[in-house]
Amino acid sequence: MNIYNTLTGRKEILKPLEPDHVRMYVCGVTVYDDCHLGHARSAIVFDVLKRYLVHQGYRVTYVRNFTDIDDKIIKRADQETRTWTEVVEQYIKAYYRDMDRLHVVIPDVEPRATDHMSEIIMLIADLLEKGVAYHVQGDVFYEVAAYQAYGRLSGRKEAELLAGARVEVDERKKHPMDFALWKASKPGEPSWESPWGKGRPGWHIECSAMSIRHLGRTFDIHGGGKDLIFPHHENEIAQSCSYTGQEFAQYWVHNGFVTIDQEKMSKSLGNFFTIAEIFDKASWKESVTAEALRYFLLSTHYRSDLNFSDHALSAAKSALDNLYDLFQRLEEDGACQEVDGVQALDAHLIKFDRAFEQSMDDDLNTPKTLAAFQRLRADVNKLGQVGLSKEGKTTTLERFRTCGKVLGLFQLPSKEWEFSSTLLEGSVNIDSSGSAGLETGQEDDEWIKQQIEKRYNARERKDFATADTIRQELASKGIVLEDRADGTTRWKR
RNA sequence: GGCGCCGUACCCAAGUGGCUAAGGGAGCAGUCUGCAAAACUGCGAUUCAGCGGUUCGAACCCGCUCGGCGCCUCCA
Repeated sequence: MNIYNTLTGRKEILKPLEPDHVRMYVCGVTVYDDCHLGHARSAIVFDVLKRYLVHQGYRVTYVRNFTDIDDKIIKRADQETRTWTEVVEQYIKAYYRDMDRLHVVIPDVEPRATDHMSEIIMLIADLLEKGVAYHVQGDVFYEVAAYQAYGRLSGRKEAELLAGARVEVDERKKHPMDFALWKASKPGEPSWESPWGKGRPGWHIECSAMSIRHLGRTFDIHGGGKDLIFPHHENEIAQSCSYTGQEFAQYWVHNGFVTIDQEKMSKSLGNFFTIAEIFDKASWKESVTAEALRYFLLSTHYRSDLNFSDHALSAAKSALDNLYDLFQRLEEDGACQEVDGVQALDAHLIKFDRAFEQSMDDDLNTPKTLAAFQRLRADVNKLGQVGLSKEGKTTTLERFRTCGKVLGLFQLPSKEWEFSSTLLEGSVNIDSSGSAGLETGQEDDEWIKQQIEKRYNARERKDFATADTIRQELASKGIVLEDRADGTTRWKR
């Protein structure tokens, strides 16, 4: 497959160092707060990348870290007068809850910074020994001037990197861009013993230590949000390459932001939605919300920013409604005669397979992949008008499910899908004997169910006047009824 | 100030030198339906922010202008 490499600024053919094995490291989260949609996007992008690589037949070792020691964590703990470890445990748990709801695959390794102190210290000691870092009063800084290629990822030249325009420069640094490898701790702060006194690691060094430990000195893919390109990833490259004397990651992959009103979603702007919040606010059940969110996030190419809104989410939901509607019809034995168009169907499936592969190979062009699914939906629907054999239906559904799985989509039992454009929704199944049943979520639901039963009985008697009155009455309350081929009535509002 | 990204129909969004500018949402009309809904069919950008240039040929390349955003500070 082709993948865009930030390091070279172009799409490149992915050639893992070991032919059948892809090793990738993705910067995870700092666990000091609930994660928001932006974090979800990053998680889902790399989730899909992993799934696709596996689909391609690669063995994939996927490492995603937790930053579990950091100024923000300490600050949070202070504010809430509890220990930093309590903060960490709470938000790791919350992170798992969110990832689980989003059906994000669990990485193969999820290292924590604090479990790698000996590696971190060893790495810093080596950098000091090599003379590319210096020790000042318990702090250790990496000397950017020592690394010739500094700036190659972000495309910044050293002369341009005149810091101080926006930050106060630590006087003890030799150069404003030098960054901390080790920070001396103040009394009362969490600390680890080191040759330079008690302290904690700087932010960048942990990722070098953990990626090298779990993936080796040079590995294939290093990913994260594009806000990490500078300085985080630039610094990782400098320190890692200084340490190993060899290339760090071959391919650097960065996802775009989630925006609100075209502005980056961020803690500091306060314009963010946490994942938990979105699940709470959505009127659909969790699995449906998760799928709508995923569809929405994948409907824009991963490198572009994408703007979140209720409208955008419900557009994604509507697109999925059409797909799940087809899935239901494919599962029903229903009215279709066995006319078939085996050849026509095969042609469509072959066309789809090619489109799927091509779009995914092209730098994970998921919007194009979704278009391919929609195209297949339309083609199959057309054939369905004529009639599809049982076998054809099964094959088609299979294809949606197996290829959809690569995107983490279309895995819900089709009966569990909720068809509604907004608000809440339910469905009442009335079988031929007229008995009805399904869960209620709303006090109104029981009444609606009764109306549907009354209407059903009226229709049995061919009393269409009464049936229509009931339909209209419900319609006036914004409730739409759909009589389905299998004799059930579905409603939505 | 430095570096970079983006501007495609009512909305979202592919396409980045050459067949009719994908796909989705919303909308309108028709087929189907006892009536509906769903599905299907048809309609919808002579045009890709604007202006110049390169080219036989540009939404795609170059330049300028306008507009939006991002990184340079913790950030997915």
